[in-house]
Amino acid sequence: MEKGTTPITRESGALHATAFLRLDSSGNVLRSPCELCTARDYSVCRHITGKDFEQLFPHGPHVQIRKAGTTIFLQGEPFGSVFIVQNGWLLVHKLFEDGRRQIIRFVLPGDLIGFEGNEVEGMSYSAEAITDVALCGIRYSLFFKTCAASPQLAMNFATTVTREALAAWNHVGALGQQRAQGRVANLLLDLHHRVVARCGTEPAAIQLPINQIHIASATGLTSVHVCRTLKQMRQVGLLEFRKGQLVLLDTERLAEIAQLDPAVPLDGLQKMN
Amino acid sequence: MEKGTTPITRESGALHATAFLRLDSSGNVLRSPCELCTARDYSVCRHITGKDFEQLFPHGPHVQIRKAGTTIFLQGEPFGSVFIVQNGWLLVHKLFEDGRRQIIRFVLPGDLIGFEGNEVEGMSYSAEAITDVALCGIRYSLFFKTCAASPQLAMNFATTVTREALAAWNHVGALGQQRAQGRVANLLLDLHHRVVARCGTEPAAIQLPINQIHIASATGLTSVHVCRTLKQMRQVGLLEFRKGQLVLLDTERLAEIAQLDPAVPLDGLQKMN
DNA sequence: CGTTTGGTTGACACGGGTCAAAAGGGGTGG
DNA sequence: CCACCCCTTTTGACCCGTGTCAACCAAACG
Repeated sequence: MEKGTTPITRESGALHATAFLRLDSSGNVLRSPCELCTARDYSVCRHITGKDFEQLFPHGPHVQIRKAGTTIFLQGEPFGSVFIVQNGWLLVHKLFEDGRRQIIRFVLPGDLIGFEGNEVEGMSYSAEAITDVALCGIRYSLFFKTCAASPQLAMNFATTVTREALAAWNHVGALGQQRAQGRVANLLLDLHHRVVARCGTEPAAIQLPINQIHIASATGLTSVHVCRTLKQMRQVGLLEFRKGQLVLLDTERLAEIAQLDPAVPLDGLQKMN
Repeated sequence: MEKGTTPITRESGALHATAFLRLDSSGNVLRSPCELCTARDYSVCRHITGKDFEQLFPHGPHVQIRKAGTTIFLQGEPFGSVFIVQNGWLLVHKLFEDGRRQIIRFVLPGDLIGFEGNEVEGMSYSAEAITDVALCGIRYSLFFKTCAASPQLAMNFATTVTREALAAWNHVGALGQQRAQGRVANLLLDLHHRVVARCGTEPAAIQLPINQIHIASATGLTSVHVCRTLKQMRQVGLLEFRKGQLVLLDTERLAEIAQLDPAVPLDGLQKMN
């Protein structure tokens, strides 16, 4: 996480800010620093707000630290706690019989995790810490009770989940209709946006704690093919990605490949293997 | 929609009932007929409950009818109304530049539709009526206000959205890790469950108002290949699907193919082209 | 140092896409 | 009743993107 020095006004920040814009009585956007992550403006954060946070933990937050690689919950387990991530990255994935896995989403500081299931069937997915993480947990029963007593918290929860659903639907679109470059572009752009929204500046390079294997299981490709795809994208000057360091070189074109239709050859981009 | 005559106790019903189970003061499950669809027991329905419904429409529901094929909203449009589907099927899809589309989800009676976007960016997806539909709409602003005043409604909304997110993540898993048979099995089993949950009995054949082209754009395959895949599945006795009439012949094996790992050859199922 | 883990590359196989054509309805108008 | 059209399903031939397998390399690590 990097510290911000200027207020966030770029669209990359606004992308995720939308759902948390708060208006004061005269209709102006309320801005205040976030208590949960380092963002200067909590409207850019992707999480239940600091106020909700106080409500959930009236006697102060109960933070727990987990080492990188730790399993937070396993699919099939009983429905337990909801966590707010204070620090570090996690991933949620679905495990298959033969050991393959589909990464469902990456979870960044400020995000909520642990609602991936229900009381009857238990957790539908597993979660794992990618880096060391600091989690702020609350029993689901208490969380639910607190929500039921506070429409504001309940609506913030609903908004958070809606945002996750939108992200998931986007993911469905990418996996269903796009080829390797499009899927990778989608993922990296999304992560880039989410990371940049947390720093005040737009750094040339950002650090992602993931490797090609992560990219592979998130995009439904093999790591071998992710390697080839990244090579292509590097060669045509789209981006750099080495040791988790990501540099977007041609954001325009990347956005085209990600949002529009990458299956139609974009004049000479393809075929450079 | 068919009328139920017996209380729903099968697991196929229970699958979707989980989130709406209500307990009375002594912890027993509350059961009552649903005012929205024909289910005998509203705990099996996938929608905001009848009580919420009254809250949303204190002067009676404002039902509107739309013809099959009608667009309900288009991606990019301003964020408008939330609808509860009373009758008929809809689909939500993402449109791509070249006319291809990814079906994000099918929407059945009792489901909520219209929250696929936010106030700032507008709708992220388009929705279209597959059959003639009856929709019960409410302006998003009013819906939001009502939710903010009622934690119960807000939580039911959150629960509804959570269920959609879980379905979406499942969809991601299928598109990312499964081959044609697995994707088709996933889709058809899901639709079968949802339809059967609405009738009291388990009919041998159910009617789906979709064709192979729908299946194709929901699974990320071409309609040509869906045809081939259905042929394979028919030939090995997994299911029948003709003119929208679906018969599951080997639910066990279908569930294996759908839930477990269909990329690993299941002794002799594959290769029958 | 050897060991492990992740990245890179090449050869080859195969699932599914693409293109094209034909076969079946179902509807409509003559 | 037939002719015609439109739309969906079906089938075949062929191609290409991606998976698979295997080898090798570089960096990190004990």
